[in-house]
Amino acid sequence: MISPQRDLRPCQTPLTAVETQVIEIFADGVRVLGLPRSLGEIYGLLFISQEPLSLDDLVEKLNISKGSTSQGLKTLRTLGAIRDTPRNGDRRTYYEPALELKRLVGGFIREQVRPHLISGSSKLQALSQAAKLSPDPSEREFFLSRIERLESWVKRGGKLLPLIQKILGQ
Amino acid sequence: MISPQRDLRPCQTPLTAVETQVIEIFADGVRVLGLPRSLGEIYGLLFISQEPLSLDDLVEKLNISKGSTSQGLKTLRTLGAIRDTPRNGDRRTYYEPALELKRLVGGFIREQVRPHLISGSSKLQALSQAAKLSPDPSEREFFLSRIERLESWVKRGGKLLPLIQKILGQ
DNA sequence: ATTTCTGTTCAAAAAAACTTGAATCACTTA
DNA sequence: TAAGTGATTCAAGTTTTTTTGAACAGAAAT
Repeated sequence: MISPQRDLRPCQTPLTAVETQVIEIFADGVRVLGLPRSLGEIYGLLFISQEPLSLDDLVEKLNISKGSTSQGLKTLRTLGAIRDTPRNGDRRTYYEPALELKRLVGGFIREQVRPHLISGSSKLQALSQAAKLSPDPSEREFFLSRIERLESWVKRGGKLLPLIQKILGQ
Repeated sequence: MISPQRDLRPCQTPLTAVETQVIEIFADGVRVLGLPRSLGEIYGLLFISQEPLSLDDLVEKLNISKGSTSQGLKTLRTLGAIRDTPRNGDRRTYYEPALELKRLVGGFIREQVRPHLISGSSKLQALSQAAKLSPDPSEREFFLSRIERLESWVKRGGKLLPLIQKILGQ
C-alpha cells in the first residue's frame, strides 16, 4: 500500500543534487508499478547520465550490491527499458536508458500486466465450470451473472491496453 | 514484484468452491494494484454474495481478524468500492459491492494514482530549479532536456487518466 | 449510569518482498 | 589450461508490509 519512503543510502562517490533527486523520483515511481526500488534507482541514474554506465559504475554510484544491480538490470532488459552499448577494448557491458515512452509502457504491459490478465482469464474459465455445478438454480443464475460481469471487466481491460499504448506511443 | 501466492486459509464456515475461487481471483487481482490481499478477499466475498454482509459475517467466512476486516472495509469505502445498506432492527452495518467498473476505476485513480502524479509534479518542479544551478552549461542543458522529457511523460500520464475512465465508464 | 454490542486503533507478531555477498559461471587472455 | 575478469545465482539476512488481537470508543439498550 506504499508509505514510508526509505532514504537514499549514503554513497562514496557522491551524486549531484540533480542526480539524487532524479534517482529518487524514479525509485518512488517504480514502487507505484510494483517494481523494486533498486530497479528505479538504476534506471534513474542511467536516465540522468550523459554516458552509458557499466554494472560496476552503478554499484559504486548507487551504493547497492552487485546482486541487486545485476538482478535489476536483468529486469530492465526484459522490460526493454535499457540497451547495451558495446565498447571495443572493454569486456564490460555499458547500459543506456530507453527513452521512448512507448517502449517503456509497452514493456511494462507485456511483462507485468498481460500475464495477469491471461491467468485471470483462465481462472475465470474454470470458475464458470464450477458455477454450472451449483445445485440451487437461483444461486447458479446469480453466480453466472456475476462471473459474466467479471468476464466483461477483463475483456474491457484487454481492450484498453492497446489503446493506452497507442496514446502514449505518440 | 509479486510471486508466492499464499493459500487461502482454512475456514470454519466453509465457502463453496465458487466463492473460494472468486475470492482468490480478487485477492490476486488487488495485489497487482498494490493493495493488501485481505482487501481483495473482502471485496471478492461481497461480490459473490447475494446478500449484503456485516463485518462479523466477513470475519467468520473469510477467517481473517476483525482488525484487518475493519481496515479493509475502510479502504474499500474510501475507494468507493462498497456501499452500506442500512437495516432496521440491526445495529450492524451491512455492505454490498459497488459493481460499476467506472466507479471502481475512478476510486482507484483518485486515491492511488493521482496523488503520486501530483507529488511527482512537485518534485519535478524542485528538480528543475536544482538543474538550473548546475555550473557546467553543457551538463545543465543535458539535465534540462531530460527533465523536460520527464515532465512530458507526467503530462501525458495525466491526460491518459480521464481517457481511461471514459473508456471503462461504458 | 451501567451494561452490551459494533466497530476502530495500534503495538506487536507474522509474512512477504527486497537486498546482500559469497560461490559460481562464462569468457578471455596469458 | 590456468589465471583473471565481468556477470549471475541464490541462500541467508534485512527491511517493509500486512495481519493479529487486545484495549478502547461510541452508541444503543436495560
